[in-house]
Amino acid sequence: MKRTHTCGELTDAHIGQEVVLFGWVHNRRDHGGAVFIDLRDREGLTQVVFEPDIAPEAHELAGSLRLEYCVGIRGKVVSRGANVNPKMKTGAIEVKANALTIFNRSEAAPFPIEDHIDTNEEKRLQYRYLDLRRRPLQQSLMTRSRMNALTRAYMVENGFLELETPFMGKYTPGGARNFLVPSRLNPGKLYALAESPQLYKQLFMVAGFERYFQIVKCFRDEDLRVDRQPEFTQVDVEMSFVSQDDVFSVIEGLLQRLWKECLGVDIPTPFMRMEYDESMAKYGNDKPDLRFGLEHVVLTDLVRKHGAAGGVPMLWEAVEAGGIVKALVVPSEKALSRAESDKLEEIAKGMGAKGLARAKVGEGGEWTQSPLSKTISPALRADINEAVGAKPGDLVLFQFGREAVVHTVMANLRLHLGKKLGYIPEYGSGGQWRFLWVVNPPLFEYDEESKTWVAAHHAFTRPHDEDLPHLGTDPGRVKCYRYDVVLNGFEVGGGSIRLHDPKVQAEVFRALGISDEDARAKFGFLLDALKFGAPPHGGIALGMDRLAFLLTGAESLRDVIPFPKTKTGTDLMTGAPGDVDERQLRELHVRAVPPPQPK
RNA sequence: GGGGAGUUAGUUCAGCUGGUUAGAACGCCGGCCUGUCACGCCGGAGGUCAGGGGUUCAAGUCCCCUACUCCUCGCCA
Repeated sequence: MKRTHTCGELTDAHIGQEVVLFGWVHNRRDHGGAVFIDLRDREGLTQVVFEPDIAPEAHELAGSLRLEYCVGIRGKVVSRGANVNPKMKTGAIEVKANALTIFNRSEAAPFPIEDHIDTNEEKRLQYRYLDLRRRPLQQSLMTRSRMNALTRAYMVENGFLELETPFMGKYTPGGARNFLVPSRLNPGKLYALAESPQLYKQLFMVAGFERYFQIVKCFRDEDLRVDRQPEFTQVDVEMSFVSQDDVFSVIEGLLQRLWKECLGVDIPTPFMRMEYDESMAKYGNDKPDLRFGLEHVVLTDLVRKHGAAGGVPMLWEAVEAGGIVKALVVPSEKALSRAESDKLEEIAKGMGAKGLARAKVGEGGEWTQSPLSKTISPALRADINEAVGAKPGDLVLFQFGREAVVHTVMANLRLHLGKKLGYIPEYGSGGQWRFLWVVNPPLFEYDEESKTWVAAHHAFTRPHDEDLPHLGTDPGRVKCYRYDVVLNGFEVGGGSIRLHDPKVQAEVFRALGISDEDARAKFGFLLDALKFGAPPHGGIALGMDRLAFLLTGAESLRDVIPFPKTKTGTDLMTGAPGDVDERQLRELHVRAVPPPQPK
């Protein structure tokens, strides 16, 4: 038997043809007389019918078929007449079988191979090859394959070279924790798995390749999230002689192409741009979900203006201590029950908040149900009402205190409310694709622990020229050419224009408190490279897993990765990471030190 | 590293204030059935209640520890 068609393509145009299909038994309905089989391959489902008077041997054998048997059938495509199944793409026809070959029988699967199942993920990951038989996962991975092909085509069309970089490199400090690989040939030395090809791609620019891209795995040994895996795929891009706008238009063109070809959706370009500071103020993070409002309002200055006279020591003291005050409004038409609003407080506390001050706005702008309402001065209350645009019946939520905590709590409250209040449209309902660039973040962040300024992203990002004078005096003021592309609340990519001027580079290191010797020891090869006529350059990396996750509407990043790891970085199918024997460790000059046994 | 949820037939779950032999649906096995497509009907098998310890006359149920999974904060230039 030689396969002639797939299970997804037969229509009434094929009626009368003799066909051969290979696939898996997706469902069976045995009437004793007629036996119906839904045959499945990656392209779809086709109903096959075995009848005793057509092919007695095949019919007899068909009686022994069970779910997930791998089989081949030969037969004639016939119309289903009055029995058309409108739910099936191939529902107009069926194949009347005259021959059946069983390639392989199957044990009963540990969970049903159906589009929608409730089986817990642990079980599904253990039998990943069976989970991957399910149509939603097959389609996600087929879409992902298409995204890869489209990306390569687009990049090559635009003059980019696909160049490879090593996974095993030298550990460089900063950034994510690296996975380390011991070297057998170099006792006691270790490679670091690349957390990204960052330094190599800059060296490609120094080497004069001008436009580089790569669809490449990256490795980061950090705690995992629903949108984070220890190994993940980036579309890595670097360009010479470009401005930020040049990078943006290349990436916008790529994303536009992907959405058009994979979903038939036209996404408008250029994307909206938002200042980093604005994003933090209105949304509490640098990856705002713009599909709904519920924006934060910063009240810090207002509270400071009223000072102690505002009547609310909590707020005033928070501001005095260098903190901030933020509010967001739950509109009256989405009124929360007392229990729901208490639940919000629980959520806020879970994220480090001390509490969640609330105020219900009355007809005359007065506040009720609030610890703030008793002592607040009418003037401050009126100013706040005006600033947040509160209407009677609205509920105003407040956070105040340390900036980082307030932003985190408020950002998560906003997202929680967005979902809870139904502001986020379902995937497939026409959807909304709110792409934007978040631009001009600060170059440095103050690290409370070490009491020093640290690079907010990496130490090779180009500062704004007009901020250069502040490098030595007020590092927090220095903004840089760093940008993130954000979609619906997910950072799907980020990059920067790089520093190519060794003089400015030296100033940045100085501001970071990195000595010349340190810099040399850590990044010597890059610093050397920049001295040999390095071109101005910049680039970006897109998170391919996240793009596929968002584009396909998957529930989890794990659904667009064929063999994902669990939350704790284990592979439940293979058992990785696993033990190796003593001899292997000796060869690597490595000794395992087991953690202390709990008592 | 912190906080939270969960773990009972192959699967999804129920199992109340502790009380005889732990149930249901689907799946599986056997039988019947020629137009089903969530096929139908009859019968059957299937459980270390995650693991360990404790309280109790008695534990799936209460307490403690451990493991694993998920969510979340920190972390992720």
